Amino acid sequence: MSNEPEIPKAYDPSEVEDRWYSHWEEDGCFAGKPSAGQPSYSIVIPPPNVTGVLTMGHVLNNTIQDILSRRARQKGASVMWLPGTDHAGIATQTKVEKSLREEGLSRRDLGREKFLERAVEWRDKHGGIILRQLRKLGCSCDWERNVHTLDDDYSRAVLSGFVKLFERGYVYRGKRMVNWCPASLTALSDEEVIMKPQDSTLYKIRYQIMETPDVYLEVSTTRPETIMGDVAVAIHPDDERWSSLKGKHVIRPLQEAPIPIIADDAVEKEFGTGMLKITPAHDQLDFEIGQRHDLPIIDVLNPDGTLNEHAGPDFAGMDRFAARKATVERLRENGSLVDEESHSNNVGFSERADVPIEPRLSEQWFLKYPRVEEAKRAVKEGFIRYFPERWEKTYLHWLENIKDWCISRQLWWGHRIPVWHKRVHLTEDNWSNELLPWGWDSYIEGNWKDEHDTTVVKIFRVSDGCEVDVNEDSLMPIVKEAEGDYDIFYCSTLPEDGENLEQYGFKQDEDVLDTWASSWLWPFATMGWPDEQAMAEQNLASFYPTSALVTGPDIIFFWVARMVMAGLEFMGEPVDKEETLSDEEIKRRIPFRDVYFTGIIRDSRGRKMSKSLGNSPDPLDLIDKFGADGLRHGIMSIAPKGQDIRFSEESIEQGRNFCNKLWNVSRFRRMSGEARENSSLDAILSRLEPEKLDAEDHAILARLAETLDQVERDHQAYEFNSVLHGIYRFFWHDFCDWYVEVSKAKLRDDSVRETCLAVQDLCLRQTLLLLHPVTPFITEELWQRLGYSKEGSSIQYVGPGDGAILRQALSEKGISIDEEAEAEIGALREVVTALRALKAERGLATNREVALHYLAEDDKSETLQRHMEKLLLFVGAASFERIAQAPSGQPSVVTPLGTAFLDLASGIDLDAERARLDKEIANLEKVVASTEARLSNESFTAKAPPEVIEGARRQLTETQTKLTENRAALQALG
RNA sequence: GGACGGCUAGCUCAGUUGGUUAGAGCGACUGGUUUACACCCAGUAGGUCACAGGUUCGAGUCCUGUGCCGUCCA
Repeated sequence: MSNEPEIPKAYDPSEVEDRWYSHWEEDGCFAGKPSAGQPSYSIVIPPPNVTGVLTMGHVLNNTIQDILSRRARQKGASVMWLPGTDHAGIATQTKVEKSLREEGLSRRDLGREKFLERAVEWRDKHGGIILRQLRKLGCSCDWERNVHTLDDDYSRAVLSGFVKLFERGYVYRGKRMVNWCPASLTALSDEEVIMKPQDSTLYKIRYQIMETPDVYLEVSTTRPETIMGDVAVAIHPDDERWSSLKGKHVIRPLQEAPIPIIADDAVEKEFGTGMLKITPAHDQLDFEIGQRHDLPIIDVLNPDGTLNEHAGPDFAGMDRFAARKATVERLRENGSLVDEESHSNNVGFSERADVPIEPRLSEQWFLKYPRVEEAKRAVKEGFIRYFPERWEKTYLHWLENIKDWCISRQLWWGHRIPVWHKRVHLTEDNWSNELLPWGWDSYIEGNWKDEHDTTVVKIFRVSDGCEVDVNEDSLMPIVKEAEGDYDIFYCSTLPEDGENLEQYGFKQDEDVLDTWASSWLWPFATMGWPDEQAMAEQNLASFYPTSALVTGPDIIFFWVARMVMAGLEFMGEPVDKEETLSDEEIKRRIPFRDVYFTGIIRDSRGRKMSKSLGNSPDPLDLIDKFGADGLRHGIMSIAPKGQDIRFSEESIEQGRNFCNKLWNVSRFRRMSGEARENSSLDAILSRLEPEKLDAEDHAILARLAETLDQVERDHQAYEFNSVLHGIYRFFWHDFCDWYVEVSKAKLRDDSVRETCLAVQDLCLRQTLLLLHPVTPFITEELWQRLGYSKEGSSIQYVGPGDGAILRQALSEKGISIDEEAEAEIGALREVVTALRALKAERGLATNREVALHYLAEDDKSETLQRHMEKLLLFVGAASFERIAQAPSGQPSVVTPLGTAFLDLASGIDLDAERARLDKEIANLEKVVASTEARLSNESFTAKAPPEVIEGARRQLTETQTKLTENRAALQALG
């Protein structure tokens, strides 16, 4: 391929990208296989929804993961990037139910089994699109390892995790207030509820006091539709009104009935009238107050948010919002409505369905989080590092205030909770009949555990809810002591066990687990856990803990924190709940070492991207238009660390332009001559003749070494936009704009031609290597075309190295970079710029040859003379000669290498020239004055560090020189 | 109400432990088909570093307060 001379003029990504991706995949380049002596580098993908499609957020997130993976691969690590998808319980079930509704069916019509068949069908039809899209983007995932949370192996891990937690006492079932979504008809965790400020109405309602019928109390509420569920009115015990109301009752104004007046500290004296209606079924605080005062619970809502029979015949069946209006109307009619005022309050909304949630009392499964203290410690001690660091606070704050996690969902799409239950009445006479046929005795012997499957039985006394210790020698003595009702929970990862039990009247729990309660196991359940053999086959020992996690800060609680706790609890030998893990143990168990939080991609106006706004571009369209490399480069160049990102198509366009530039300079290289021996760094360096290297060569080598270092530093710090800026500056400004231009003359000179080509080959090679993680396709294509590849091998396994490596390799060839060269060439470039400006400001075309003169000290003049040929070429001058005295009437410019004059016969706008010089002189005078003032300030010279003072002195001298020169130039204008 | 970000050129953003005359890209404007690239080249203009105090020889940078925008938690 390297001898193919023709390179097309414009880069066409569409042809290149698909070709290389299939090539890589066929070659197994992305397979994560550890090998001896090779460090491991691993990432698990934050699994997208299986039926989702690629968004700009995914593009950002996965490009970063790919950059990390590819950079590690280049450095010689054995890299494993594990892809996969989650089943997205609520979202997917909602979509399937919607499609059923179009056929006039509901899931209940179908029944659980048939519904799940439909859901699987639906998933298989619509699922996996995103995985194909990630390939388009160039992601180097190990596709052989692709995992879906409902795969058999993964499901087994999820159930196993549940059983272990159940066994260890972290899981419990309880009747609690939960967040109920009336649209999805399921409980939600606190994290799935979003508080939104609402413009509500605060209604003031009067309640008649039963004992003194002509006296009324006034109570404020935003939810009059729950009045029928009121069981008391509460007042603060310090409130002076309380003593007179003690022991009295009020008449509930709807569904009229007397209810007590109570006192409770939780009442806010200042809010509203200082009196609170207590509706334990529909408010968390009311529920707690109700518990304290032993109040009854009247639930007036159906699960779907309509009112039920307890609300009375007039309201039953009505939607909660319609009922609000209707109850207000009724209260107005019966004279109970005293006042209404607008009121702003926070209302919880369901994250998925975007409807107000209802606090609802229901029986759910809860998880006490394991290893909370160690999870904090892991981050505090830096075992897990956050980028940017500040998210640590958010993480720690959440862990400080952690509450038990409601993990059951009233859905069918997901992992069904592996618990079977039966309530039995045990007596001395029947206990052996009831229990022994199921083999509890053998359970007690401990025979029900094998390597991967655990079965746990827990028995609770119904009367007091206490757990009966079934690990005693026998159940019998316990039963003897206390005959009565017992709840038996049988928890197992073996569905066949459950099927057996069902013959004896056990019933499996109807609910499934929260999707996050499956994905929190992702970093290890994707690698064979808990099956020892599978873990060995999938190299968990090498790839866990994973190296980095890339995700959004919006799921710190949902996912990041929970993964940490799961890792700490499950990875390693079980540790008693009360015991704490050692630091060494924490380091071994954590799921990842670095967490990089991306920003949120917003549109050019700063709004979040959303389907409804129609402001989110389809990444696939962008790939068609600009290439995957262009998209990746564009998005990375505008991604500041941890800050939101304003998206604009222009930045992607720039990414494409960058690729085109790279393409074209490579094209120029091939047009300058056949590829030489390029197949290794050493081979290229061997082509350099040390004595042929001039200041230009040294300067570009110095810049290359600096750039290699800077890029390495920025990668360490996850500063990706800085990585790109560094490469851009070197490649575009130093290499293309300057060195390549300088090369054009050298290439015509046979004595230095080969050395110059070698320097170009070196610079291009390292640039391709630095860019490869960001733009993998074009760099691989050029790697091959320019002959950098050894026998067709991929660029993927070659690292760019750092400055020290380059310098070492150079020194082995007898070359040490001349550090002065960079400054010399820098000054020269300034001269060129100044002279070009001198011409351009007078409307002279770049290529129009002019006569120039200069005034300079000997050493500066020597420098100019050394570079004279290219100076004339670059500036577009016929001559640039030294003179002894400033000529009069000529426009001039002061440069680091002297003052230059433009010789023009006529047509000079003298006034404009004077104005320009006046402005410059004034500016310089200001600088001189302030520098002099600083240097004459004794406290400055006494306190400032010597190098700062030295700098100031140097600045003063330089500025004074410039000032003198400018004044002379002004004088010379006459 | 609490916490965390942000506020620097028309736009998007850099600016490291305080230390030369505050930078880049895009956009604007001017000029250019010089044998890689018009997806390009050359050049120019453009900033009271949100505001007010303070610390310091010296503040975009540190401290205090205020304002506006955003996010998270209650």
